[in-house]
Amino acid sequence: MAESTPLEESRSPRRAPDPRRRSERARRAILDAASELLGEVGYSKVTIEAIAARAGVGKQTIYRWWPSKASVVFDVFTALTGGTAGEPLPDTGDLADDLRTVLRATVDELNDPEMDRTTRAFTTELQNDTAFAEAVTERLVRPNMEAIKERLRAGRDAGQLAPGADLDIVAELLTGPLHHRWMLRTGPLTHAYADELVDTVLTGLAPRG
Amino acid sequence: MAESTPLEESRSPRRAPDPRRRSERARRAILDAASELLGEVGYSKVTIEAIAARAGVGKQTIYRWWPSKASVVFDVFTALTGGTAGEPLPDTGDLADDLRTVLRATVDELNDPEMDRTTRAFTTELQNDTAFAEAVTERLVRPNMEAIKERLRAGRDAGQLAPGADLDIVAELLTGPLHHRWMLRTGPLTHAYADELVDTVLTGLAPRG
Amino acid sequence: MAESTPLEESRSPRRAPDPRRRSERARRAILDAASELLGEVGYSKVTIEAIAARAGVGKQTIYRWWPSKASVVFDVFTALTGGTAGEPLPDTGDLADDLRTVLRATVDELNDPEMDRTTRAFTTELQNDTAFAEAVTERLVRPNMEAIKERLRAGRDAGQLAPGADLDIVAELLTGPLHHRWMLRTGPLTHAYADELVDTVLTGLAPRG
Amino acid sequence: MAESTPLEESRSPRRAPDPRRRSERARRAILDAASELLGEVGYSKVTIEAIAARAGVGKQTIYRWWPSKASVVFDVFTALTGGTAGEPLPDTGDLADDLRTVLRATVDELNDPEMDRTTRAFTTELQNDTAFAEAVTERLVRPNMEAIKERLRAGRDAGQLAPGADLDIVAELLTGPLHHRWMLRTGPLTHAYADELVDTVLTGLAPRG
DNA sequence: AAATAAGCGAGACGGTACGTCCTGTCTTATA
DNA sequence: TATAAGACAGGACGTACCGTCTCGCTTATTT
Repeated sequence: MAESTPLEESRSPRRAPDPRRRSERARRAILDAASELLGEVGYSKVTIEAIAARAGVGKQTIYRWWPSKASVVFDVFTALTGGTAGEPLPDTGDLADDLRTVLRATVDELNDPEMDRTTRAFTTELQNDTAFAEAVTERLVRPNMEAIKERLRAGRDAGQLAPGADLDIVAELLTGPLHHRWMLRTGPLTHAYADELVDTVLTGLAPRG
Repeated sequence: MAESTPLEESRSPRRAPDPRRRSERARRAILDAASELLGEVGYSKVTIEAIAARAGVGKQTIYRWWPSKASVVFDVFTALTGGTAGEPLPDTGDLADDLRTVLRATVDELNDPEMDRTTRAFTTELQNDTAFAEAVTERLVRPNMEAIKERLRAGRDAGQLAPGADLDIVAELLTGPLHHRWMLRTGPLTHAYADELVDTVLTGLAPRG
Repeated sequence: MAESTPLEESRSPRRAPDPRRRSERARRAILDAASELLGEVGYSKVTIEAIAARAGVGKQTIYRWWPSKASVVFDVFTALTGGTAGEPLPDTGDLADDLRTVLRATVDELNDPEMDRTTRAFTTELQNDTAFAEAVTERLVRPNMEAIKERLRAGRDAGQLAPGADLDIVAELLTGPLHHRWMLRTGPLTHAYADELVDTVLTGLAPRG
Repeated sequence: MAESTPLEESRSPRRAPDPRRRSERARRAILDAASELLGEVGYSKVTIEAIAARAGVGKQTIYRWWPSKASVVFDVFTALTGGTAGEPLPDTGDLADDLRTVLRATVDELNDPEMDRTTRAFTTELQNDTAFAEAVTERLVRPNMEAIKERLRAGRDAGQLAPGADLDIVAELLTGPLHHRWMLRTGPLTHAYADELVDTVLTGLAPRG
């Protein structure tokens, strides 16, 4: 994913700055400072002023290139994930195995304090800023869901999934519970949990005749 | 649930005010004002000052009885739901039917703009305030999950669920996807969706032999 | 003169604050800080922020009671002069003597660094803010001119001034040159200068027959 | 007076630009823009950025040739007056007449809105920038005072002034009151006023024996 | 005529201050 | 003694300019 494309680019009536003249030094300093501060004080206590001060940068330089704190954090996030959104899932031929791999990786990510922090920052902002929410959904969430559905489709074609399975539902059955548990902290996020989730979803819960 | 018990009551060193002298008029005015403002400007733009002004109340009266904006909103929320958290699910004998009923009700709630707004406000605050998160989880989330599990247990005993089913997982399989779709707005929340979710979870996805 | 009546009181649409609740401590701290800073860095480099910081006061407390930096300085000034504007001049019976006394006092005032600084600050602001200019003229300049004219009138009645003398002109002949020399720094401001000015004005410059 | 010689030329350590390569187009555009803006928003609200934008010029082009806003305005001023500073006064043989002519011209100048504005801009800056003040005094004020004194000297030699008259004082008696009335707006500036001023100064105010 | 330098328009940059808004505490006056 | 009102110290907001700096481009002198 193209990391530095600013979110919500056409929101304000301000004349657009010339990206060719943009200072790479300042850009990096700002993202680094934001990342550090996120870890130190938490998203809601991060201020644009503190980012600017820590980065050794004028506030205007932030406001020139980002419309909001949220969108700075968005870039921090995409810098972290390295733009893996929407990459195809592994396909070893064994659907259950591959899903376990992916969900274990997700668990690991959410257990990483920096990722956890940044992702929560996101989640916060998603609730309050619809435009931001749409941008994030479009660029991160949807591509990831599509990648999962792609792998599921292959599995279904290979006879590892019921032929009539609604892939949207299945994808949500895999990611929803994980997300729910992480967000509400209702239980531990472990590899075992990831495995059990996959198994339960694939096997189903009705008693077998 | 006792609606007006403040969250996180022992946070500050201040001497507790005498609840017998509390003005019910002021309490109602504050909750009403907060609810209105939530709808008009969204959680993050609601300020204590605005609530006080709209309620015709001194700021101190708010600070005296609630520790934070989040906890005012918490009381707005519990006033809305009428304290149904943890109530047992209906039990008609048909597990699938009962789950559909419950999930449809949840869908309806989340589609109500006022509930939607208030719940998002929550979700925001949960990410940033751990103490608040714990209180909410303990008082709202866990009781609801337990109620679901109770109904699932009855269904399992009645042979409508695989004997070895992990009820925690099943409960999450029902609520997680719903929550995920609502939060990230990745699809429409309809009764049909609720129904399909229940069916898929109960039937499973593996091809039947 | 009532020192603390704010200048330009009805300029903004903001609801007026309640003067009974005003903190005297804050008021004094602000005027003191402003006075110190005027001396240290000069009017144009004094900032509201610096005054607030030095006074240990929130910026809002300044903006609540004064509409501008200029009007803070106005109060510093009137605190300095002790509200002597418009006081009657001495009357010993000898007009020339009395005028010399007054002009010498003016010279002394303008030679005092603090007064010099504050008065220059004024003069600056008078040029750029018409409303401020009118207020100052009405409250300080005009009363002083009137006081001078009153003494001149008495002198004229006593036969110490030509019967047809235009008192406005005479008053300006006494204050104008002093002010001019001070403002443009075209010459030293001394008692001797004050004396010579009085003598020249009274005696006239035409050769005597 | 050489209009475009910048004030305070040796202030900065920067290498001097080559005046031969200076763009006359830019210079005119800057002075015009500055003059317009002075009229529209007043000196204190004129910014270098606005001048540059209005003139269609880079900011650096202004900073290259002028050290400050004040010195741009200085050049606007000298462009207006056409460099008449220090020119000898008319000498018709009648001192009173000639002084009336000169003071009437001064009155007319100060009544011209553009001159008024520019001159007030000056007066502002003179108070706050000592170096600027000295330059202006040296180049404008002193030459004008000297020219007046020269005419007075001739008048004194011709027996139209008391032989012992201190010419510095007399010059100030003529310009000071005018300046004072203009600056503090304490009265109308008219030809009649100019005439009366000259008469009063020359005739004196003591009653004639 | 080509090479080389400088001024030029443009505008990003690190900063400072602006005037506003809100926080959570404290004070005043009323009931 | 709880309340409505609101002043207070503090701090972040987003904007406007400051004066410096770097870009390409154009325009004058050198060679």
